[in-house]
Amino acid sequence: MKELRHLLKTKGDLPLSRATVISIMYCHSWIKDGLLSTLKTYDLSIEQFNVLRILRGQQGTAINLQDIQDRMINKMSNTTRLVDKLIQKGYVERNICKNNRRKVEIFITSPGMKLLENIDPVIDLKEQQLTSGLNSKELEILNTLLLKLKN
Amino acid sequence: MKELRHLLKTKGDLPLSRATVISIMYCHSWIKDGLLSTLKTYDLSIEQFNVLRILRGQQGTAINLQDIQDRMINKMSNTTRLVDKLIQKGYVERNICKNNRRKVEIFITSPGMKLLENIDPVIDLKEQQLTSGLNSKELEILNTLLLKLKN
DNA sequence: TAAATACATTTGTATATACAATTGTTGTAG
DNA sequence: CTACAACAATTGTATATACAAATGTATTTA
Repeated sequence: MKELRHLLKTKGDLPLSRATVISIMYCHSWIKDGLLSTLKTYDLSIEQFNVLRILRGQQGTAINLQDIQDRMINKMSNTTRLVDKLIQKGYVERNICKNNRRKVEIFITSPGMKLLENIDPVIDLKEQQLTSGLNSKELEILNTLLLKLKN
Repeated sequence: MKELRHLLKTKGDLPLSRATVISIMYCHSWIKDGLLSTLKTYDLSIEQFNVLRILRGQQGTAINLQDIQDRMINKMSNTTRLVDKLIQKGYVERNICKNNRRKVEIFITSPGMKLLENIDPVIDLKEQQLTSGLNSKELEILNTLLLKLKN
């Protein structure tokens, strides 16, 4: 808590709930910047990268926009345009769904797969660096607490 | 970890480093949305709210743009325009610094102070709700681990 | 089966953010 | 004291995000 007050340059006391909220914000900002600096090499935003990984997780089967949105970390409001960007770059394709012409089928292309294969080890390393301040036991606890907080 | 895999709808195993990164992302997204839904009532973004609190922390003395930026949680790239918005709304004022005409002095107005006084209890309550999934001891540990992670 | 409703995505518009280039000011080396 | 570098903020441009309205399709119901 002293560290956090120092970070915020404040003297007043912080309620534990506020301190926690702020700590999560700081931590997220730091991690986001780290990941982004890596992804920038590949001209991808974090959201674009996440969508590519969701599509890869489909193992070839197509997925529609809503299902993508449901699985995204940030429930952002314009997945159409995010997918547009990935199409422009040639990493995904989009077809109108035959069974239900309101829906679209989206799937990752082989250039998209190849890109992910290139990025995978780099991001793995980055994630390890970003979490190297804690040992395995501590990371387990952190994970558990974060998941418990939200549920 | 099982919960996280379920959340991500993935079967493959997650390295602990990646799981932690993703947990922080999820948690942040959830907290951000919660705070934003409260602040929307007052037509403020989270960043605008944070800047107002930074200015209040100055206790009347002015502060320049760079110092604001240093204290912000997200190191965003356009504090000028963020402050412009707050000026438009009448919550802050900006003067050119006498000693160094390159700098600007920014301070909170009394309508700005009044707004914060109104928001304070509402945000306090919201933060307590958002962290109610963990008890005090757990929150302490979570805080400690988050701070340690980044340093 | 025609009209109304719900659904899935797209488009329009406003605001927010990222980054580079520019403006105006100050400090400093020759 | 002039030229040059460093500094602090602003502006321009591109992209990202949020939200509402619109489009086109499918389903329900009267």
